[in-house]
Amino acid sequence: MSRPTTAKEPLRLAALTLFTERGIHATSIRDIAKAAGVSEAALYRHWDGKDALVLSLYREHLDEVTGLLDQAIRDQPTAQAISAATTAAFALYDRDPVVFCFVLQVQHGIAELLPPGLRTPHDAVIDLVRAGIARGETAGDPVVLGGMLTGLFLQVATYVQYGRLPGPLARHAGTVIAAGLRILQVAPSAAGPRTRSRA
Amino acid sequence: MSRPTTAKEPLRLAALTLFTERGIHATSIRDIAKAAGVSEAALYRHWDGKDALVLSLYREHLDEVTGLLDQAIRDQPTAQAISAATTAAFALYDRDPVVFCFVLQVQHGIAELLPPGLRTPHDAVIDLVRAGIARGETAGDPVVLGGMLTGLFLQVATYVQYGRLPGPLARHAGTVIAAGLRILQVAPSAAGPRTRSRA
Amino acid sequence: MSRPTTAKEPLRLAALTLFTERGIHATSIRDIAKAAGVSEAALYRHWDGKDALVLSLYREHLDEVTGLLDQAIRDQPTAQAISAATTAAFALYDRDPVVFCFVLQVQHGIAELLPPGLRTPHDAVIDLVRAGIARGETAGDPVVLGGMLTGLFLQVATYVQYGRLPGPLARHAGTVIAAGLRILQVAPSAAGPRTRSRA
Amino acid sequence: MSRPTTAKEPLRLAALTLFTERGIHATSIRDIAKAAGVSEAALYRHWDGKDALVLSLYREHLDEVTGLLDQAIRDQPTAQAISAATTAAFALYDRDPVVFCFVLQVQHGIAELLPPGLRTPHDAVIDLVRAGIARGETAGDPVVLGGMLTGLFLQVATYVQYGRLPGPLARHAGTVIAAGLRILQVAPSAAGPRTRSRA
DNA sequence: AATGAATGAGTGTTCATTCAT
DNA sequence: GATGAATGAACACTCATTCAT
Repeated sequence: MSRPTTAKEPLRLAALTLFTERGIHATSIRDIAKAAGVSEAALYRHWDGKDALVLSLYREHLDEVTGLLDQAIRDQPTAQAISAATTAAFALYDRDPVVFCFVLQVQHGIAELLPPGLRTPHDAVIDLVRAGIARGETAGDPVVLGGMLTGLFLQVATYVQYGRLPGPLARHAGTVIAAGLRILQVAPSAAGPRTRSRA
Repeated sequence: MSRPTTAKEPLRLAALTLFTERGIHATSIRDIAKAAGVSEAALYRHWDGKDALVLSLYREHLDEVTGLLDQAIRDQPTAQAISAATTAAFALYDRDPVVFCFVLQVQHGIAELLPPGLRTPHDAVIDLVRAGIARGETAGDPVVLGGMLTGLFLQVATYVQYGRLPGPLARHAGTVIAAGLRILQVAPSAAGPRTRSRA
Repeated sequence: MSRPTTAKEPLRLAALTLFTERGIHATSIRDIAKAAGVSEAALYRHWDGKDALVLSLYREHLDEVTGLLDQAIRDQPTAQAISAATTAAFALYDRDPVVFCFVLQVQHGIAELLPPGLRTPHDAVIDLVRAGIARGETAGDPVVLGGMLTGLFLQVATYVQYGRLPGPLARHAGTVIAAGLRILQVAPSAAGPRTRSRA
Repeated sequence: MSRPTTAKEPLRLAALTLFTERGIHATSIRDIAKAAGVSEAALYRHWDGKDALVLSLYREHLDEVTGLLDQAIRDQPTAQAISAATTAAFALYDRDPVVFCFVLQVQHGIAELLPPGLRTPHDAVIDLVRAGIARGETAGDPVVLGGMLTGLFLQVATYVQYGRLPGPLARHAGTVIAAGLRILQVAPSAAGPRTRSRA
């Protein structure tokens, strides 16, 4: 309880930041340990090695982000779901860009560590589209449509990250939501989330 | 003409492939030389080192892709420009996915090697939108709109690459073009590829 | 006391010996590690790299030799100072020729690593002459005179090292001291080692 | 005769300079070729390799310097011989410091290339002393006395080289000669070389 | 729980040298 | 006579990992 602080939390934080900033392969155990202010060997007390650390960080935050989206989407008509999901994702970026980027941007060397079939934010968005199709609110290939929706807000986030667009990301939410609705050809909801404009 | 059999071309090809497959940091000089079937030292006859190799490959193909887009877009009304650019980019992917991925997917460790202000495919797409705005065909922030267009087809390409969607990428061109037009709220061109309004 | 058997001391000893025997540039990390019986990587736990190792060894022993001379010389009349300094330096050679040679023989590639203005045995000898001049015991340019004194015993040491002269070096101390006194034109000290006026 | 310039002379000059400036081990074939403005392979047209180049340069200039000294010394009484040898050696330094340093300063990695018994400037000076002893002009161990004489002017030359003393070296010739005479306890010659003051 | 020391495998790079042209 | 291309061995150094303390 009140025992001396362990090295685990500083290591986790340092690793997440460095993996996102420099990439996984370009970040060494030494870098992480130095940033965390502990010894290199300390890492092995808490994880089996670098791969295990990457994997545990990734799964942990993947679940966090996926859950966030699922909750925003759940049982909403398509228009509100898109609106809520974009708002939630953009808020996450503005609050914790490191987690957002770590989970959502392609990182070489992660794919081979992950178990196949793991549910990701991509699946959440695709399911959103599938539900819309099932309800007759939109039509088309759910994977293509979902990919386009995801691409929409990922690219805008990337532009904010690299300074092409001014932050915070939330400022662009309205534009991205409107574009998403046009892609799926669903009418905007009359009010905010919770009221449905169609179906 | 074909006199001196040199190691340069095999090295270039091997490097491009491995950089794309595994990422730059995860690809060693050893890997590249082995894949090219030449000695490691041979690389240094043709480039100053790994960084120089990465940079030269990147700039070379960046110019190629940017030029491809610029040419597809040039002096076309927005609807045709979007259609032509998407078609050209998707054709490039189907013909040479390695070049497409190497140039278009974010790679940690490349940004710091590039000279600032270098013109990229992103700029080409943003200029497409700017021209449309100038002609009164669409309206909005050109960077946001351009980013969304880019995100649209990058994400679909990524899904094809990772097997979420079946290839060839060209099969999805119509859907992506239609979505792009709706994002910019421009009517499909009469002469362009026949696209359906519902994906 | 003798708890952790560390690689540092073996590495230091091996490096000193090899640097002196073969020269700095001709001695590789591999050579040093092999001679010390440890891994190459162990070196980097104790020094930042080869340059840092060279520099630390050099400064350490430079200070040792310079201090030895300064102590022999301190507050003595010129004749006794020359006698004591020569005796001390030659005793050092006979006891630890590696240190003597490493510090006193010109080694390409060391100069640029050293901070300028570092006090060396050369400065100690020159100061000896300066003091003698100040006391009116001798006259001339102290740097020229000091250089000649230093050259005297360095060259004799080199001849012993390369086998032109039989060792131990101490056997030649009397001759070298007598020559030094004649160079400075000071009379032999009554109390100093009994030296003969003809070599 | 009037054929295109060969690469041999530029290579010889560049090698001599770089070997002296940086040391033999720190000078690569590439360095030499670049400084000479020719290809690296050109060197192998004229010498068997780096070792052969070092050896040929060394022997060549060794003979030159040794001959210079032998000629200055030949058949002169000791006082004049010392005077002439010092004057000649110092003039060589002022005219061509690179040759002087290359031949006279200890260079790790040269010793093992040389055939044993090769006559060097050291032998010339020792022979000078031997002749003086044979003529009854001085007494002592000729190797010790010769070494001291050599050390005398080598160290002064080194101080000029490293900036401890102002050049040209010839300016210090008088002082060094006088010191040499005192070491051997021979009276200065009344006039310049050619008249003998003693014996 | 935490660390300093140690290491074998691997990093990017340079070496002296060879050879077809 | 000269060179650009090529190479195997070696270079200084970093990697993720282990282990005694």
